[in-house]
Amino acid sequence: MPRNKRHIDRKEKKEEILKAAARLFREQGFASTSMSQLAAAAGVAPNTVYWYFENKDDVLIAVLNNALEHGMQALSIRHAEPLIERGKALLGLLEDYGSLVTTVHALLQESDAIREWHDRFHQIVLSIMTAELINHKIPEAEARKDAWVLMYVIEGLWAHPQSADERELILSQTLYRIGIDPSAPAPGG
Amino acid sequence: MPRNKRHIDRKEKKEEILKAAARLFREQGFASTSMSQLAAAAGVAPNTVYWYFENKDDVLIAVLNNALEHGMQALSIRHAEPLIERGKALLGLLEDYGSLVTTVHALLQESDAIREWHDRFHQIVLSIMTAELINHKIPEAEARKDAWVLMYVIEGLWAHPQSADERELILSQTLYRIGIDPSAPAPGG
DNA sequence: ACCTGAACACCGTTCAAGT
DNA sequence: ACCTGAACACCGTTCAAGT
Repeated sequence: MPRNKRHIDRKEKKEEILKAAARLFREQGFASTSMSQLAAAAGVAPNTVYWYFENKDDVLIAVLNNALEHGMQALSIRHAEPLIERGKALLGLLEDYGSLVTTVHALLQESDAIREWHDRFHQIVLSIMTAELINHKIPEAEARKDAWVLMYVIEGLWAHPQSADERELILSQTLYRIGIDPSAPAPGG
Repeated sequence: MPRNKRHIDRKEKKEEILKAAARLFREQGFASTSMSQLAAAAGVAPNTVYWYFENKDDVLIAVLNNALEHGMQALSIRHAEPLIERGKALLGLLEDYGSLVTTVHALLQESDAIREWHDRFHQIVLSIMTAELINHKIPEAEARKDAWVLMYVIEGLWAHPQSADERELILSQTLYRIGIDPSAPAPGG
């Protein structure tokens, strides 16, 4: 009897491929992971992946969506902690997916699907950060602009390998310049 | 008589390939430009490029070095203008090479040569910005940290297509938060 | 519906051969 | 020293064929 017919349903099999993809993309990078390698890791023939995903970019987007969901959940649990702690935690989470930021940016010009995901991601992050800053008593008009600054700094820290000490220094300097005491507990919580 | 023997010396020919590469990389991106296409644009056989450059990454590094030199020169001419104007001018220059930032970041893990270039680039930009901030009366210890913030914001603005208005808004907000009046003329000059 | 082997058109790079 | 045609080992993707 064939291995994967009816034994595993579509959703489960897709999840399996996705799990292998997440691991390989993180370990070796997106470009260095071939569809053949991904298929082998998931235990299928190279072209079978195309039955579950449109193309390689589509696999990436699915991996990114999983990571985003996981990250937002992990962050919401820490809602009562000081902003600097939450920022450090966020960077810790992102670290695992460090290479994927630049992968997304690199594909931005070539893939409409990637660009859509990227724009949506920015919108989400910006609105979360704006709300966070307003919660810390920054006027809304300022908070909107500061959120961009904060997002770009986090993206920079994300994309560049740096020691944890350096990262904390730059992150807390940014918060300090915006006018937030990094170690103060979250207000209004 | 063969076309390119002794008619053009090594340096000139290399420059020709480099010029074609700069144009193609900017217009279509690094990944989408094949060595064959580059060779065709320079009027040689695909493998001839390898006589002038070690590999494709090596071509990129040469293009980047040219751009860096050109950019630093253009910026030094404007040394007397207000910081916001110089920042906008810098972003204008970078715009032409927008896709190459992310290309560099994407190649960071895979290529030692690219990583070396990238680290050197950051050192240069950081020291220029630190000096600039010190010149604007920011204490040195603060200036070092602020330079990172400023660099990451500029990199973010560089990598993400945005309207000129939005860019100016975010850039001047950053300078404002650091404690600099963006429109004040350069002091001490 | 699910999966595959074989092929397609590409890619960056190498190598032996020419001048 | 300079340049090339032909080949190498890859790549993402497609297609006809199997169950």
